[in-house]
Amino acid sequence: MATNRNVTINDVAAASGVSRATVSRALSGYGRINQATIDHVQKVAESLGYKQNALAAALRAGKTKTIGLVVISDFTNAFFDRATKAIIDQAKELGYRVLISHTDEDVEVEKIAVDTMLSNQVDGLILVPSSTKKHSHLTPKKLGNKPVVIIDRKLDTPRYTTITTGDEVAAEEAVLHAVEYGHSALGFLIAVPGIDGFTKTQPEIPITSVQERADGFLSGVQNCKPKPKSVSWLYCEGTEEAANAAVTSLLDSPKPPSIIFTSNNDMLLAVLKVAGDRGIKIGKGLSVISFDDSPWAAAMVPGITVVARPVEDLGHLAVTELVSAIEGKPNHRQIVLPAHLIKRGSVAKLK
Amino acid sequence: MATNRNVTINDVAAASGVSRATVSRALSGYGRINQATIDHVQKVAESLGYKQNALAAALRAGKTKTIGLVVISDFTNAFFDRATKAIIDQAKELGYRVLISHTDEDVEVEKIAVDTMLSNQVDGLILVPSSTKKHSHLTPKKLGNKPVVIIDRKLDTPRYTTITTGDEVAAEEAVLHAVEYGHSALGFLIAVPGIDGFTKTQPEIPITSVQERADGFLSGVQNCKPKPKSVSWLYCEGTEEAANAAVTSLLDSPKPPSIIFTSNNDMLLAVLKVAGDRGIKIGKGLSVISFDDSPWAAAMVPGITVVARPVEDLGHLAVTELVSAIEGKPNHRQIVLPAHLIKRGSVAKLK
DNA sequence: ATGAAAGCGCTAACAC
DNA sequence: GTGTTAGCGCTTTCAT
Repeated sequence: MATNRNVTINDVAAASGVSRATVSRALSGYGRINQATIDHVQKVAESLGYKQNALAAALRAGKTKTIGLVVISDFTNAFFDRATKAIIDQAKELGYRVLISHTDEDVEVEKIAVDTMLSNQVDGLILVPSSTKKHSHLTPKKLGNKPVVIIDRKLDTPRYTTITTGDEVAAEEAVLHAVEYGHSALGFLIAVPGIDGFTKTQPEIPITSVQERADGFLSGVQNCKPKPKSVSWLYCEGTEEAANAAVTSLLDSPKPPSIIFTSNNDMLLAVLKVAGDRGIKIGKGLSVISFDDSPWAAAMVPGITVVARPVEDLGHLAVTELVSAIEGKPNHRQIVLPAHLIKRGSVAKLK
Repeated sequence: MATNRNVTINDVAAASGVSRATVSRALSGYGRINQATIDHVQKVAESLGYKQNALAAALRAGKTKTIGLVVISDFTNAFFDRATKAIIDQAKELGYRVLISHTDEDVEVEKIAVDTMLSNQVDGLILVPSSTKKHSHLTPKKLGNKPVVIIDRKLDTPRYTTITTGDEVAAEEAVLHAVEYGHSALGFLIAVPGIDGFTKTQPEIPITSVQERADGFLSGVQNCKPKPKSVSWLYCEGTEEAANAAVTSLLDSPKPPSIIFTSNNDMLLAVLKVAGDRGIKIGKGLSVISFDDSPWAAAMVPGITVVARPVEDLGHLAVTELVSAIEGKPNHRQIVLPAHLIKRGSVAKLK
């Protein structure tokens, strides 16, 4: 494999009979320069197959036109896939590239990921921090004083622009909707990273959005008109195995719920799976409402009633805010985008 | 925002009383150097909050430990999300970062994406080319003679290591399975990028994997035991709108199919949606087999019978092959990984 | 309008 | 074992 050295600006300069400085000016289009020179240099550059070395340019210029995205989870997650796409698209729109890294909700991995981003001289960062409290590695100083936007969840010290969704209100709305439909045996399946298996008592929840969902469910229970006869809470590890076991336990309890609220799609899938295996029909024998919409939740029969979050808006806004900060208008805003209930067929009308 | 200049190797050198070269050696761990010096320099570097500038290091060293991934479609696609995850994970395993770009099946976008990768000095490329034939921008020369691995589909000139899946065989297997179950009115819904709406006559298919699926379906039709009574082919644009219209047209035809084979998940979703709206039950009134497995296809009731491709293996292997080439063992292999049918409940047993 | 020269932060010969 | 030195490819004053 003949790895012939790349064509550099020197080669172009030599071939077109001007200096490197002139080539740079011609190709980057700045400073005073003769149009004829521009044309000539461009032609030569093209014929030589010259391609700018972005590394060298960035090193010299002190900016990379790149933003770092550090998120929990990966592309198989219904929040992350759409958010990432929105972020990439909007970044491209504004002339930026995106470096992506996922942390699997692990603070140590997050630390390394952020360091890698910084080492690669990103101009700013969009973070989905893995923990509300453990963020000593996310101080402005440790982040090189670079502009930062936090999305999906909050840090307990609101230092950066933060964009979240109104999950608490939406969760409450979901409960009220179910109760209105006559449900009075309510089950809640809440995914909490960092725990083992599942538990009935609420563990420490390191993520504000999850906590908000739990809180919203709770206020729904407290504020609904006919008080529900039974309410079961289950906090569950994010694995398929634990989720299936949790659903099984819910269904096998003395007073099984007529509806299960799930805090994310993985939990929803577990409900679908276990119910399916038992021949229980969703929207009939068992109802379900989940967080986060997806094409399949909409296409299924019955369609799954979900709390839809404005993921694209969120991603779009995150980039816009970040780039605005990078380009000189720093602002520490706390933005909450509304989430809303999409009623489809997964909630049985009991009365 | 005080963008204090970053701590550089010079600062560390000054603070620890040694030369820049020694700092570099101490921190990168190469050459001959005293262990005590290493310890000292490391301590100083840490206390100063020194972080290597990856740009400068890469510029100097001539390699970035980065591979570029240019794919069609985005993260909302069931193939791409898993493939990307597998690629990132394996790359990390081997000490590489991944630059990601998606092209929406557009050759022009692909061209720019590849150029950006090259400009950023990736050490190698993994490509899902948008067209079998239009790839004059993918010659070794245009790719800077860098190692390249093609995945998911082939170029008509096999110049690079290529990893695909045995879609033709699997597609045929799917048809034989359906016929064995007594289906004799077969519908085929094949997503083809670049066409407008949908059409009955086979258009030019710019993607080998799609062509293979179509071919496999066809050989299934030709080789099955009781010949099917009716067979309808529909080639469809990849939009939700066109897909829904195509399914509707299939269902409204004089001899509607008892089973529809879909070439990807978007088409499957359309079948689910339209059938659902009409109250037709999957696995009863209408059967379906799709390409590409997903968590939701497995969790649904009935579960969707799918052709599962070894996406993780494919991603894993792609990185392994690429890194091996980057590190000096170039090889132009044509690898085909087996795809296989997962039988679930979406195919009615008619006899 | 163009060229000369300095230097972004780093590594790797080459000396000692 | 450590320092000196020369760049990697590029941009950007400062001259002319």
